Amino acid sequence: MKSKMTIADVAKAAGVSSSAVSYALNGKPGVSEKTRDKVLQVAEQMGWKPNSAAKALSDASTHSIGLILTYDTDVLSVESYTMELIAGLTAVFEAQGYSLLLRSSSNRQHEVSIMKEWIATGAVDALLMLNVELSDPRVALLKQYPKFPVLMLCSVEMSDGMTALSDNEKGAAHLIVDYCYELGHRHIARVAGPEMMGHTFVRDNAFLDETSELNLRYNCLHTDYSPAAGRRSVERLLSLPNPPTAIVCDNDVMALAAIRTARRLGFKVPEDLSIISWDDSFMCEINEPSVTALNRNVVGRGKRAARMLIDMAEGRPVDSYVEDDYELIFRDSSGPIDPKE
Amino acid sequence: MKSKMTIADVAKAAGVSSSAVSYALNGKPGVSEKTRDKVLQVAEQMGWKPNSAAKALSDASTHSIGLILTYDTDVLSVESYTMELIAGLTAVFEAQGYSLLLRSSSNRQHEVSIMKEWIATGAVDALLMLNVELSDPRVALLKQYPKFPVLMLCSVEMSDGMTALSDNEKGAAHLIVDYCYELGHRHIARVAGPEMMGHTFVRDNAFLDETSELNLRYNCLHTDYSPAAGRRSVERLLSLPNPPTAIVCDNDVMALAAIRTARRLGFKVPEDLSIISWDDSFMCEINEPSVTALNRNVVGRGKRAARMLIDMAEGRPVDSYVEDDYELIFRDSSGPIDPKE
DNA sequence: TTGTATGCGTTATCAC
DNA sequence: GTGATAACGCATACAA
Repeated sequence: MKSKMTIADVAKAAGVSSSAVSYALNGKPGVSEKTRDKVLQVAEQMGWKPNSAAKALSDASTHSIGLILTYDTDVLSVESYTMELIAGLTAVFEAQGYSLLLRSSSNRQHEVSIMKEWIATGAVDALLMLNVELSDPRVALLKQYPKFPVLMLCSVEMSDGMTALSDNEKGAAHLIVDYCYELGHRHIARVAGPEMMGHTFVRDNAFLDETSELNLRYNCLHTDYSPAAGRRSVERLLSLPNPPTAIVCDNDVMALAAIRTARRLGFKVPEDLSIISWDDSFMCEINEPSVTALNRNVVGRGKRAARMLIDMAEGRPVDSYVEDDYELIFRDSSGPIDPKE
Repeated sequence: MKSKMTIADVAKAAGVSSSAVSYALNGKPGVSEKTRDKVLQVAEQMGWKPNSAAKALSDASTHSIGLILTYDTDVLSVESYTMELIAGLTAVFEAQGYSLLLRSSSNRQHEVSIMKEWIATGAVDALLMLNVELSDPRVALLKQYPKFPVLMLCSVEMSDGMTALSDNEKGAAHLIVDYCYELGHRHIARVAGPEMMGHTFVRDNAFLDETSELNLRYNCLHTDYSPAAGRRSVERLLSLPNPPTAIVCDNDVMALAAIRTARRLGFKVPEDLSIISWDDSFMCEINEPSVTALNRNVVGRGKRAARMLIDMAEGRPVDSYVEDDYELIFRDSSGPIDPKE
C-alpha cells in the first residue's frame, strides 16, 4: 500500500498504455474523451499521483521556490515580517502548484553556499532573496548566473540591475517628515537599523533629503534593532543640549523601548516628545500610549513576490516593481509641539 | 553555463567513467584513492553537484520534510511560535542535509488533501503535524498509512498511538495552580483557547485535576484566542458575584487584553487580580505591568522535532517524547492576595 | 487515437 | 579497479 504505485500500474488497471495515462492526467490531447475519463477515474480510485522526483527529472522543474532564512534567535520572537511574508508567498504558491523550500543560514557565506548548491542541483526553480546589503556577496554570486531566476526584496538601488520588489521608502520618509513638520517639530531624530542593511541605507538617504528640504535638524543613530540599542540611542539623543522633539524608530521594538526610556528620563510622550515606529504591529496598537506607526501590507507583498517568482520560474519576463502602500497610522505617541520652544 | 552539467561531463573531464564519479562523490568503495581525488578536484573545479531530482528519483528520497501552515491572517502577526519552531527545525535540517518543504492551507480539508498528495507523490520523506484537534481528520488519514513517517506535535492523548512530541501541560498546570495557591488565591479562572484544539483539551483536564486537588474554585471560558474574546471573557468573569482573584490566559495577547479590561472595570493588577499568561513573549516583558508567564524553549522543540523527523525519515525507530521545560517567569501582573476576602 | 521507445541524471549491478 | 548497463517513474516524440 506504499507509494510503490507507478503510471504503469494505472495503465494496466485501466487497460491502456502509460502514455495514455500521462496524457489524460496532464490534460493533453492525444487521447479520446472516453479513455481520459476512464483513466482519471481509475487513477482517482487507486489514489495514484505522479511521483514528484520522476516528474521533476522529466520536466526539469521542481515546482518549488527557495527561501533562505537568517537564523537569528534574538529577533525571531519579535519580528512578524518573515512570517507574514511566508504566508503571502505560500498562499499564492498553493493556488499555482508551487511549494516553498526553506533553509536557514547563520551567516552570509553559508547562505552563498546554499545558493550555489541550489543553482547547481536545480533543487529550486527560482529563489527569493531578503535583506540585501551593501556590496552583498550574494549579489556578486548571482551576477555570474544571469539566467537564474531570482527576485530580490530590496530597493532597486541595491539590486544591481536584477529584478526587485521594492518599498517606496522615499515616500514613507516623506509621510513621516511631513507629518512631524505639520505638528511643529523642527528637530527630528531617527534610531535606525544596521548601517550595512540595504533598506537602512535607502531610508538614511530619504530622510536626509526630506529633512533638509524642510530645513529641519536631523540626527541619525544606527543600531542593531534590539531594545537595548534603542534604549541607549534614546538616552544619548535626549541628553543632547538641544534634544529632538520627535524620534523615529526603524522598528516597533525600539519604539516601545524608546517610549519607556523617554518617560524614565522625565519626558512626557507625546507632550514633550513624539515617537513614531517605522513598522506597525500588534504591540504598537496595544501599548499605552499606542504608537503611531508606518504600516504596509506584508502579506500582500508576499503574494506579489510569489506571482513574480512563478513568472520568472516559468520563463516569462518580469519587471521590477515598487510597492506604494505605506500609510501612517496616527496613534497616541505623537502629537503637536510648540515650535517656539 | 546553466545547470546543464551532468555526471557524464565530469567523467569525461576527469577521464573516467560516470560510475567512478558517483562512487568518488558518495565516498563509496570501488575506486582508487588517486581517481577519487582527481574526480573530487575536477567536480569541485567545474562546480558540479548531482541534480536533485535525479538523485531523489534514484534514492527514492527527497531529503525534505513537509510542514503545512495554517494561513490565518489574524494570528500571523502576533504569534511567534511557528517562526521559532521553523527556526529550530531548519537549524538541524541544515546540519543534516535536509530541507523544509512548506505549504499552507486555509482549512483542514485542504490540509488533508496536501497530505494525501505528499504521501502519493513522495515529495517529502516525512512530515510534521501541528495543532492536532479532537477527532482530527488528519489523524484518521494517517491511520491508513501507518508506515508513513509523521511526527505530531501534540499530547500523546491526541496522537492515537502515533509518534508525538509533547509538552508537559499537566506539569505546567501544576506550576501555575500551585503558585496561585501559595499566594493565597482560592478562586482561579482560565480564559482558554478553542475547545476543539488538542492542547486546550489537555490543559482543561490538567487544570481541573490540579484545582480540585487543592479544593479551589475554578471557572473556564473557551475563546478563539483573539484579544476581543479575551476582553469579553474577563468582563464576564469579573461581573460574577464572586469574581476570581486570578485569571490564567491561554496566550499572551489575551493576557494583555485581560489586564486592560480589568483595569477599566476598576480592578487593580495585581493587587485585586492576578493575571498569568500561558505563553511568554516579548510583549509580556515590556508591558506595564509586565506579565507573569509560562515559558518554554520553542526553538529547542523545533530542533528536537527535526532530529526525530530525520530519524523517522531514515527508518530508525523513534519513541514519543515529552518536553519538560516549562517554567513560570514571575513578573508584576501577579501577586499575593488575602485569602479571607 | 493508441502503444512503443527514448531521454531526463543518478545510483547500483555486474561483467571485465 | 574500471566501464558499460539497467533501474528509478514520468513525459513525449514517433511509429503504428
